[in-house]
Amino acid sequence: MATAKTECSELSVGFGLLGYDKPLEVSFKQVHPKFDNTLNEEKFNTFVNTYPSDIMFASMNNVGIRLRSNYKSFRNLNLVRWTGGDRQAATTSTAKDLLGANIPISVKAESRVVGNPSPYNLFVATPQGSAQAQGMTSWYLETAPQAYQEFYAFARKLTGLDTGMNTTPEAVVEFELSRRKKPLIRAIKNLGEHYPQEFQELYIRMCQKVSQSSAEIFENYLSKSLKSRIRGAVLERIAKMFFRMNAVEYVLCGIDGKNEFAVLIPDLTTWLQTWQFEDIKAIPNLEKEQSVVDFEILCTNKTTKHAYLAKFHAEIRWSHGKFSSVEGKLYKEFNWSDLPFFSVIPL
DNA sequence: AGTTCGGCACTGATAATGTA
DNA sequence: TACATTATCAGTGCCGAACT
Repeated sequence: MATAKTECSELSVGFGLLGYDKPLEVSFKQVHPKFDNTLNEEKFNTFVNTYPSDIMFASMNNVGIRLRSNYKSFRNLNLVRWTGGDRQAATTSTAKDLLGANIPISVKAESRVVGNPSPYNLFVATPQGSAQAQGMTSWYLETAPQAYQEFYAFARKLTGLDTGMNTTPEAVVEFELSRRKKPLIRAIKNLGEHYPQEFQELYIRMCQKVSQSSAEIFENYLSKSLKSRIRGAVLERIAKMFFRMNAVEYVLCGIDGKNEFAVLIPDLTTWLQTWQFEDIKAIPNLEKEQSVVDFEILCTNKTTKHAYLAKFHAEIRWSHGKFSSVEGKLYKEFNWSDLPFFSVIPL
């Protein structure tokens, strides 16, 4: 279950796919069987209440309507399964929010985020094609132990957690191993946005170190992998991670860069038959106020030699406030419909 | 209106704590 | 001690808020 907005976006497309261009005029009784029992009355009511709150949902509905008339498999569709309501398994990540005519459909509303992997999975597991890992030590500790220690020490003093009852360990290593991180996280949050300058400076210094180190780690593993027998596996992982491709083809639609869009994303095998990676670069970006690594992926079509440079960037940051767990958010810097290997479904 | 830094909801695992 | 319950945390899904 996601937010009401996300669910409403998905359902708006779903109603459109079923041919309803005025979702609010449809009763639950009518629509319930058409969603194959995947939409309960409570969710239906939430949808009805949320739909009028933003004209974006009407756009989403239109995407569904247009898909129905312009994509042959969806013509005359009278059954759509809504799968966005329940959580996907972590490993078999066939991205899908809806399922129509056995084709998974993923809905996106104005989001540049491609994925939200842990830094370890982005910078270590992906360029090695290895399995997703869990329970790794903090990426800040991994890539910038000294700078992290300095930042931590300052934060500890700043919040008064260096003395007294709630004192946190002196070494970040210990702090990271402990199960008592909340007091510091909360204390930092309570400071509001008004940190002393030195706090910000120490943070930036650490971030720059992390960016550099992360980019290096990625490049090192990648160049090693590309020369080895696991080359194929690694390229598949990269295609999966960066282009959201999967074992089966699916429809990605929604709103991207202010425009309604729908594309058909090929399955990995097909893609690898026609396209190849020419060059993959990870470049630390030191101009930002948080850790950022830019990615540039050059792909070429094997037969036409058509080349496309896809740009991304990853933001390494704490996902629940400073000193919480770390994420490596991956952003695209293009629109999905710009990619020459995603076939655009005309809307 | 685009960019920049950031947040929340949820899951599944495991530690911490409560209770018989 | 042995088991049940709760709290915390990492990881990943979804964008948001606020500044330029």
